Amino acid sequence: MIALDYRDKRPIYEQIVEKLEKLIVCGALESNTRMPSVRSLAMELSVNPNTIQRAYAQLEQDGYLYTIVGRGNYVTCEAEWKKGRVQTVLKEFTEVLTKARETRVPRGELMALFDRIYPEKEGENT
Amino acid sequence: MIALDYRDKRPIYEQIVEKLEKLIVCGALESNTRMPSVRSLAMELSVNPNTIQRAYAQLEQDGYLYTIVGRGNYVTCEAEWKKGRVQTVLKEFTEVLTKARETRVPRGELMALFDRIYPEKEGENT
DNA sequence: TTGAGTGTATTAAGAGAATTAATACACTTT
DNA sequence: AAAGTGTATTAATTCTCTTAATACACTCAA
Repeated sequence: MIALDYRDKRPIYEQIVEKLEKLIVCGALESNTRMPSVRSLAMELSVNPNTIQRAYAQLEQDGYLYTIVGRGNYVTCEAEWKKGRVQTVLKEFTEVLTKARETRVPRGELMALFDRIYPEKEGENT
Repeated sequence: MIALDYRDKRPIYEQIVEKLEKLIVCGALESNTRMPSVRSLAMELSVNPNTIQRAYAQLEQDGYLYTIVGRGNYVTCEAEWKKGRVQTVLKEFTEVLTKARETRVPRGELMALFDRIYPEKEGENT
């Protein structure tokens, strides 16, 4: 299902989270698909079950999985995890904007950046 | 000049950076004021000189201090450190906005947040 | 009901980065 | 030249993060 890179400095669970997230986002793992069990994936990757558990917990936190105790982990429906992604970004956006206001950054400078990065196109959805 | 809190989990140098930054931002330490020497402040706080050195280096990095080797550390002029603060925020703003675009967050949602947090007032400077 | 499967919680060991310290060097001024 | 200043290097230490070991709790099917 996935392969680990031991030259990678980052922790194992983080690599797993990243790869599974990609699989979900790109559609390779469809909604309500059952994920491999904590133990089986741990076996497959030659890793401690807790490491997988941690990765799954993170993915659940991020809205990509849901858990049924005693049964397994499942992929959240697409609309839901997409909503989660948007909300995460909106929260970050709010924080930066608040900080900008406190720093008295002129509104115009922000507007200029906004228009440059997010150009307004004709006939675009909301 | 400042006091340390040993119950605080954060590293000492970070506490020092934060407190000195506040003193500069609030105007208690004026532009071109000479800071205490690395050794004297270390003595005063019963801390290793390298710890102070590190704090000063950070403050220099952030644009609050400038150094003259053999002479001492001095507070940057106000216009300059203010400019640094603004640029830091603008960079963060750019990053979040780029991420938002990648996530396909609708432009309208960002605009709405923007207008709410940064209300446009009549007769305001740029 | 029991056994094999599942996720969960707790505790501890290990590794590695971050922090701080010790010490020597280089520059400026008097 | 001496006393004060910042700087660089190296090492010891602390501490968080990561991973592992192990026991517990729930679900389902035989």
